[in-house]
Amino acid sequence: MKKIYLKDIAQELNLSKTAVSLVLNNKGDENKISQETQKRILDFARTHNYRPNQMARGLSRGKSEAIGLIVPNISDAFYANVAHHIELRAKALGYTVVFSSSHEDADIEKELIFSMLNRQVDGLIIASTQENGEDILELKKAGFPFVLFDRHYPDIKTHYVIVDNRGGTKKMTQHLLDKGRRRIGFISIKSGLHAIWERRSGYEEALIGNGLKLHFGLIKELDPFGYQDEMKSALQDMIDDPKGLDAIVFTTHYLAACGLRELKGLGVSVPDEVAIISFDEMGAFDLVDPPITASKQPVDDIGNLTVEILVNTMQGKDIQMENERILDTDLLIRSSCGT
Amino acid sequence: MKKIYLKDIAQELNLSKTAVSLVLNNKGDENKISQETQKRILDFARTHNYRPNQMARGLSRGKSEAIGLIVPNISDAFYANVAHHIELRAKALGYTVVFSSSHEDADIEKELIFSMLNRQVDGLIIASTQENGEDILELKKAGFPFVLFDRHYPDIKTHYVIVDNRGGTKKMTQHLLDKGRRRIGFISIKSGLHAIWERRSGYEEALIGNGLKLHFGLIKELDPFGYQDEMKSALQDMIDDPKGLDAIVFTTHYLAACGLRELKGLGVSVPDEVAIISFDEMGAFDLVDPPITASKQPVDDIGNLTVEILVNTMQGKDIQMENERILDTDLLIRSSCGT
DNA sequence: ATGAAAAACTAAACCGCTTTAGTTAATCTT
DNA sequence: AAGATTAACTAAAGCGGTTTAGTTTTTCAT
Repeated sequence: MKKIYLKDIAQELNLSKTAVSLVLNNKGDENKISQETQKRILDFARTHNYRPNQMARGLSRGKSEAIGLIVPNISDAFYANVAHHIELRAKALGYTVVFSSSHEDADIEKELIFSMLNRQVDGLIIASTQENGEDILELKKAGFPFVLFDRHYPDIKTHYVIVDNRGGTKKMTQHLLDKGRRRIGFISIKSGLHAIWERRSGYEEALIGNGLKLHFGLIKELDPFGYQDEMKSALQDMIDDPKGLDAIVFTTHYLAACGLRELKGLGVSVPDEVAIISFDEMGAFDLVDPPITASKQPVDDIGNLTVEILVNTMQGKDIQMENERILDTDLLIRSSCGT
Repeated sequence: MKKIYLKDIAQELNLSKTAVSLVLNNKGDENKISQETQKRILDFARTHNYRPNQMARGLSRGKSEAIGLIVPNISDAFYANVAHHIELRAKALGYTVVFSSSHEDADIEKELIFSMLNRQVDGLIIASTQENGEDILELKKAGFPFVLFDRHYPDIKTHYVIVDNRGGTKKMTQHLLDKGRRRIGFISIKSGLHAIWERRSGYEEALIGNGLKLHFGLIKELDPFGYQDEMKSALQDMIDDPKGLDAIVFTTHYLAACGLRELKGLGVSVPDEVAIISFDEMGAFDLVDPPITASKQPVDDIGNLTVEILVNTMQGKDIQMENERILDTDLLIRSSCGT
């Protein structure tokens, strides 16, 4: 089965490439190609399994029907799940997804953005390292369609879809307070991410709102890449605090998992001695001992909305207003905070 | 910052597009472009941030420096992890990855394969639905570079990277036997996948090898999409078995998670009453109550090897021999099988 | 019967880059 | 000093589509 080109169809049917191209792009009617000819072309293309070369198509039309997805790490369950929904929605709208991971490195992210532009993606979806303001700004200035998710630049007006990080964490902290916990620690990662900062704000607001004081000995920010090594001593530190510790808010699912692992290692009983709660969750958090109470992010909505906003923008329906969506998280109460 | 093209560079420097193109593709020396001219071109390109249009490049060279990845579902932790390693390795070798999920649907897979070919990917990595022999065969006949992983077609000679499903499951079953369990059930999914079939073989071989008889009441194959609904009654059935049940082999991580969830719901104590063991694992299996003993697949090796074989093939180094790799799984012993 | 409009196409330019087959001027050879 | 080499480029033809600006033929209104 030889590869067949537009030219071949034209030759075979004694028509011009133009006619064939128009018909195959559903522009036959508006260009007054006779029904009969249209049928001949369509039939021939179908039976011969014609598939246009997307590179040629992309080159001449200046678009590719592809959208680029840049995430910090595709093996992170959260991003993998969002990616899945992005893919589904994109496909439904006729787009292919090209993805790459930035590994939280702004330089790589920059490279990826441009490499995707060179591949003529029609739009970009980025969960940014958030250290890349210039490039984002440049995309914006160039009028290139893109949507941020999970992380956004507070001082750049763009389309974005995020969750209510502050509110979610506040709710989590409040939940612990409602359970009677008072010495509530906070374990996060060291990072300039606005989302992470907001989570901390939510925690602080909840404490202060309840008339408690912040105790910096109970607030730990670990290295994003070395958190596994730092977790144990961070926990030890908190446990050893003279005024005690009876709960911990973890700002990510992997921190919660790692933290629980180490707490077990230290012989701390959860939730009897220390309650834990996690921002975002993992597949098996309901099976863990104890099942971990967590704020779940609506990955499906995030994925769908992101694609929808992007496609609207690409089609010129959404350019003027910046579409800023802040979705709610859902607190799944399990038993890691006591009963 | 206006977009700059090859033509612009040529014009600006009073050179031909040819010269510029050659130099930028590192073919300056072999084409005797003077060092001085080369430097001028390189400098100009650098300072003006020239980035070639990959579509034009791809069109004229007939290749894209991209490899396509087709997996059943990118939100499955296993595929997401392999994808991550594929991406890393591919990037190191200068390739971009385009991915899509087939959702276990052979028709979608077929579509994806061709859509990727039309996008001029230079090679394909596929975790196939395995119901798509014709297309795979066609790719093979066409001499198009591709590598299968996770699932392969036993009767088609191709490059592939899989794990020792039979051996892994045999080891798992043997582990249960060593722990003194005798009434060992088996919960899998209903599917034509060779890998799944092999896992069953491994289970059966282990039992038979130990002089036990298979008991079909303890072998359940659930619907791949409806397993969550069927799990409970399948388990109930096994528990009610007149001769009893003291262990279960689950053939995937999600079955194990779901199974444990339901066992807890049924009030069955694990591992005291029923031990469980899982083929492949999830992030938090070590934290689960009880921590789940599982056969871990070497996702990093799978990803790396797949890319390496593919790239070798694309570069014509590996065509004649079919590269068939069967990797070992690693049994992570935790406490779900008792002590 | 005739000019205008409509119907049914087509030729050729173009997208931006690569690559083949030259060309021109300077340098060697003998 | 004339022909052969070599160094240093360049013109133009692709790659496989899309699209603009026509062209030819038929139909219609008057």
